[in-house]
Amino acid sequence: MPRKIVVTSALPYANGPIHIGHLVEYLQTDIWVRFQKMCGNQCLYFCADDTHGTPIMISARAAGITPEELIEQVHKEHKADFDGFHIEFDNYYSTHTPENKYFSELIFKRLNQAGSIVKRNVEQAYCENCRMSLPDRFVRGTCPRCKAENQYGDSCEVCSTTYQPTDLINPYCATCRAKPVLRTSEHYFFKLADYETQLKDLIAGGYAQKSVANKLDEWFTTGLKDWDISRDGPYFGFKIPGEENKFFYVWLDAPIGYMASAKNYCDRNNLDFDNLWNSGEYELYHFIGKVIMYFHSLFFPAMLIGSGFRPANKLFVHGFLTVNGEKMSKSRGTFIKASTYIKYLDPEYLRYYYASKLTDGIDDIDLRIEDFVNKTNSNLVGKFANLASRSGPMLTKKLDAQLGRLDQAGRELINKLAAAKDQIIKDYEGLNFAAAVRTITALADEANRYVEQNQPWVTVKTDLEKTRATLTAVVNAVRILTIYLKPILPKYSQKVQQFLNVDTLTFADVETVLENHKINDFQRLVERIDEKQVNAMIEESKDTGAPGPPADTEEQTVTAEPLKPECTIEDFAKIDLRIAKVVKAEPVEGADKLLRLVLDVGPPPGGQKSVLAGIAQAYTPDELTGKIVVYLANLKPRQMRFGLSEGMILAAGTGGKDIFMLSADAGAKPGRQVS
RNA sequence: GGCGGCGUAGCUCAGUUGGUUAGAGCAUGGGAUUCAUAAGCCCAGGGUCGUUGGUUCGAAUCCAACCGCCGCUACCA
Repeated sequence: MPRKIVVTSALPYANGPIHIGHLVEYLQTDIWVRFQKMCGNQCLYFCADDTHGTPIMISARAAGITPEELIEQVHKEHKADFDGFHIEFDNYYSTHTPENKYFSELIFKRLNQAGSIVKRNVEQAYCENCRMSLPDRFVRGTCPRCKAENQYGDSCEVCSTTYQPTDLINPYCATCRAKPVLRTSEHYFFKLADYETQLKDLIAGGYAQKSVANKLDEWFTTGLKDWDISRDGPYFGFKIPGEENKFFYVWLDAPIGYMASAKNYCDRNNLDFDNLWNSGEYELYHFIGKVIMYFHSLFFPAMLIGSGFRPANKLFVHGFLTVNGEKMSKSRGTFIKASTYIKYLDPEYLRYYYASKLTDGIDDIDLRIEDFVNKTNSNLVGKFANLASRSGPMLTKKLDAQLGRLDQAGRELINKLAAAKDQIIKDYEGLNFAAAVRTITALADEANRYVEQNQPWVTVKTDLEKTRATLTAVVNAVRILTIYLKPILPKYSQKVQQFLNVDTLTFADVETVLENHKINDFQRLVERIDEKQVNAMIEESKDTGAPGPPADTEEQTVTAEPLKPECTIEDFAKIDLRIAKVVKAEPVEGADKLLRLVLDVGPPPGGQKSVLAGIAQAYTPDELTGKIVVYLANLKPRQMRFGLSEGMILAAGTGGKDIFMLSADAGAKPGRQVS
């Protein structure tokens, strides 16, 4: 009896492009969905854009378009990105839809009837200039504790204190820089604590991985607090019924978007939504990242329980993506958008690489560029594709493209590969893709050894039928390996299918063999990665400082510093900026932020200058050597604890790792004046 | 500050309920080959399993302390 399964991935926020960090989740989910389908199960995959909230409203304003126009545009972009990576949703919808409005209002109404909604006054920052309430992130000011300037309204990035926006010294609106005023407003709250028992039961029943359950325990211990689910207008979202200027907080309607997407699909495909969502006939799973655990393990299930809907069977929580061991970074070029990646590289490389690293845990996974290139070329090309390439052409050229029968040795090989099926299925089912890939790779090694031992390139000269038997085994090995890899590599598998001249490749097909069968001409399955492509991709991903879409929460929002008092051209002329070349860079003993740079500032009066620069956390000496920099030449030399510094080099950023040196385009010679 | 996680070969990671000489892939060195996408095969080097102490006949695996790295800290999305 095939299972019926409904799967969702978290809804991407409609305020920025899909990047390779997002893709961890969508690829993990897509691989799992494809796996289920290949097992003969019915599996529906729903997702949508998360379209509401203040940032969307502000982005739309900034772009001079309506929020509706903005989210429609982003929806197209997101969909194109997902298609590009072969992520196959059964429905990719939006939260700004009638279905979502309906469910949001319905759930709110039922929670209200159940007595789980209360009203309470809150004090909040309001910008009279922008005429809107300001979420914490949109109020900035000086940290009340460490006095660091330009900090967010909820916490200080320097001393990591948390506080209220009202605690900030000299608070200002992040959008217009006006000073916000305090306003009292009546908000709706969801009494989360009412559902503590049900939530504990749910989690005890295996609602999430064990490590997630541990984390949740922590929250239970702290106590569940009421959740503010309303926002004052102007706000892009759904109006709360019976209110003039109050809206549902975006996080209320976002997870309900799963239901909206499913409902929309059901209506178009003649399915009964209530049955699908509520009857228990379908298993229901949410794939999410660990950042949004709180919403998916507490708020959302509590809302569902309180309004008579069924929560999911289980959450699958995964970790973040790091690149080369660090957070994705625009300056390093590792903040790679899906659309940028696709311009340079085959999406199946990334599908394979992620699969080879994904487990059922919530640990972060690391994309190491060098490892990515090696692994792709060595495994995907060298082991899998090459196996087909060393059997197909010989068969078509020398043996009429005709498979024969397996001999004893071939039978043994195929049995061995087929025997791994159950374990591989188990690993896919349990989200241990890395284990599955390890197993499959070992089987490919086995098959390659088989070719080596049977030397078809030798026997082909003397014994065609023996050779045919050997290659029949190899082709069958290719077939089984491809079946195992198919959830990960859909396009690759299609090509193999074409080569094998077969209609389907499912797990059930592992039990059969292809004998006395005509195959098609072999076409190359996948190309090696050229490191140049990767470098070009990273180069394009480097932030050039060009205005882009506002950063989402994973990158710091860049806000402008207040302008200094006006100056004249004469004032500027006092400053002598020169092009300089870094001749030598070395760490300064005893200082952890300083590097000593020896600069070539061209012919006299330039010469060589020694500068102490506080950039050691952002640059290594090696990468600086030979670099062209902009140098403030007439700065009064300063005796510092670690030596004399003769001038300074120009850089942007807030300090620490966030420092970006200015450079000049090719052709600028040391000593040239900058004006 | 509080809480959580992690620390195993150059790199990325496996190591099930503690049990024989600690594994894989990639990278490196050597060899024999050439069907194949400079792929594949064979062999080798390389780890005091973060440190210290404890439990045990026996610990990478359990406990404690310490060091280092990372994350979370909910009305941010």
